[in-house]
Amino acid sequence: MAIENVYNKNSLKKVAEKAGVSIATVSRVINNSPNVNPETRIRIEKIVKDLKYTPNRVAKRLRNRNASGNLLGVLIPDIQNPFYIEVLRGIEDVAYKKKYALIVCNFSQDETKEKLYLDILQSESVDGLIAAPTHEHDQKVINVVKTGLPIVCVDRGLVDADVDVVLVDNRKGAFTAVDYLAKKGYKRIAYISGIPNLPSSRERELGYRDALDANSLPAYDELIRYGDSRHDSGVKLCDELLNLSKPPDAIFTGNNLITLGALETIHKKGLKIPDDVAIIGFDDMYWSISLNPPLTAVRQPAYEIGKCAAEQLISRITNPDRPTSNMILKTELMIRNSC
Amino acid sequence: MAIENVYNKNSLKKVAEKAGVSIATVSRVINNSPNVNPETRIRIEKIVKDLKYTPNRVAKRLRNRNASGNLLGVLIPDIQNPFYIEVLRGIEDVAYKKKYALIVCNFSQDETKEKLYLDILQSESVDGLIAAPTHEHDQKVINVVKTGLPIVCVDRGLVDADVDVVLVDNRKGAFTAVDYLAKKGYKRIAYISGIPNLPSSRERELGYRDALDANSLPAYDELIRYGDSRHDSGVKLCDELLNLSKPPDAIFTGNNLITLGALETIHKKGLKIPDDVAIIGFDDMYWSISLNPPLTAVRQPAYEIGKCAAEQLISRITNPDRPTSNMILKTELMIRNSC
DNA sequence: TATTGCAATAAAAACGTTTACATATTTAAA
DNA sequence: TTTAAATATGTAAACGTTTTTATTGCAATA
Repeated sequence: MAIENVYNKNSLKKVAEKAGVSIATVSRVINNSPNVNPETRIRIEKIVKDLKYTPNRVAKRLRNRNASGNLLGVLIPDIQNPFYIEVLRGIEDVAYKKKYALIVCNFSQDETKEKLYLDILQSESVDGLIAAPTHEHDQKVINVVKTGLPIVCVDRGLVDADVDVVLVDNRKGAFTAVDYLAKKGYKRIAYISGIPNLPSSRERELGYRDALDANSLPAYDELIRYGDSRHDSGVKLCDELLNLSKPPDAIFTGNNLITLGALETIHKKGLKIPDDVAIIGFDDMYWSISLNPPLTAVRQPAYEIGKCAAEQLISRITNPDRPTSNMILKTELMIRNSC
Repeated sequence: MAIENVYNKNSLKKVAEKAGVSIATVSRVINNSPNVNPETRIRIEKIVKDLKYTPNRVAKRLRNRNASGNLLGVLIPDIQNPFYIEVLRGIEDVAYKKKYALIVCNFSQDETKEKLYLDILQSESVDGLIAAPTHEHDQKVINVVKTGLPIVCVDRGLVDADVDVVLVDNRKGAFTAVDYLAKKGYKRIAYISGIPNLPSSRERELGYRDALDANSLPAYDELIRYGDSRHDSGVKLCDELLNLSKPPDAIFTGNNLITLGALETIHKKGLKIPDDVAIIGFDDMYWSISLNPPLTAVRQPAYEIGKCAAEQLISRITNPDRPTSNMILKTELMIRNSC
């Protein structure tokens, strides 16, 4: 038989009663407001401690509609992608330091879900939002921006909205990778793209083409394949590529999930990396080095992206009139043994 | 100059005014309560739609302290561990279907952080909580259980609290793996354990010893190493093992992060899997097959764990007096080429 | 002494809901 | 026709805060 140990509901009222004082005074003590008698303050502080009183965050948010609820929303396109996990870690670390909690919503690239979560987040009166929109014209996110809610976009910008953005120099990152491949002597370099209407995918393709150009290599249409940024399309597209009558001698994969998929195919075919086919991936993973052979990859500073985004967001929350900023972080080529 | 497009704050009141009706009636329409005139209902529904009214979840939660806030808390020990990501996906999928939002808190094995997040979660009046306690005597979680908040524990139980639990048959899973190794003829089988005071780590060790026994293999102390369940300790402990004067011919790794770490070491040493050393991991990953060689591993049904946990939780929320249950899910040996 | 100003506190309103209770209207039963 | 019950709606309280406004007591000034 369960002891019906009903809620631990202590409130300003409880504390106030015990202290023989009004709730307003207790509230002032809690919030370190001025104009409260030092003795009263000490007395109340003791009672607060004894009662283990903690303010109710829900009431707080209801009262202060758009501030100091200490709650941030995070809207992520794909939680299975280690990149976003790293971003999330970055966000979380700074949020924790600044006493913010996070509502994390993963919409799995599903726009209906994205919409629902955006509604929920607003309805929860979050103080601000970090989001990776589905694409640069994501009207759903734009609408929220218009609402005045502080927002920072990561990984993908927004084209018709004035909003803080933190991303990476995708074009240059891709260039570096493909240029490295070309300089190593690979001639038929393929590109497996993620969702093509993602700005990042397009930028990476541009970088890929730049590098081909710079090395006087032709760009064969058949060597460029467009997928959906997920593992399965890496498997499938890589398979198509390797079944070509003239297959590529190197593959540049558009993100980490695609890389993993491509690796699956390559191993399944019993091909040797890098002798039969070389591979270089966009997105590094902390265990890229555990792969065999260790993977050469373009490292996005995912953790830093999250960290910067959270800092930007909190700064905007406390100072809403600051002009918006674009942060473009640098990538780094992690040279290992897959090419 | 920003258009100060202040909040999209529509409320019952707004709708009520427009409809020339009291907020109570609107509320009844929103909640499909009976006893409202069909015509009124239709009229109000139209206005709700026009105004794009959505109920304020915060006010709702404040009002209904312990029910129908449609918010669940999730407390995760390590968001870098793909296992928990899969669990989270399972949770999220059912939460989404039942219109629950999630506050996800990752405490990175840090008990201070765990405490803070537990406080926050309670303060946010979540309807229920899914948690993986730091260990089976986790007093912080036990205290919350005592509070009456619906809780489901995943991956790890709680010893002095009557609480729903969803976990996996760790002992049997480990047995299967090590038994497979033994039957394949490996004689010196090592075990790299995660945090030793985690029930799951201990259970897995038990299974490991069972299998050694069952195959009349001696258990060498030097072949059992205890770490902290993370990548780095996999790297280090595997290195120690391989530097032994009589190194193991096979390694059973206690979780996926450790596996990845061990692989790093093995590759760094230029050892060939499985000829020089075989490896079998606890925890499968969707890209285990992308490894070279594809990894043989004990698959925990992580997604299902999350799914079950969320279902259990929601069932408990709607029916708090149901007796608690222990769900023990089966593992599966995914045989590939690493041993 | 009367007036002002300040410090400390209390009172009350507001945030957006749900719901118990009250009221008014309609319908059914006697 | 009267009464009772059912239906439809309104009123107001409550959830736990923060904050504006009001009140009190007291010291300082004129």
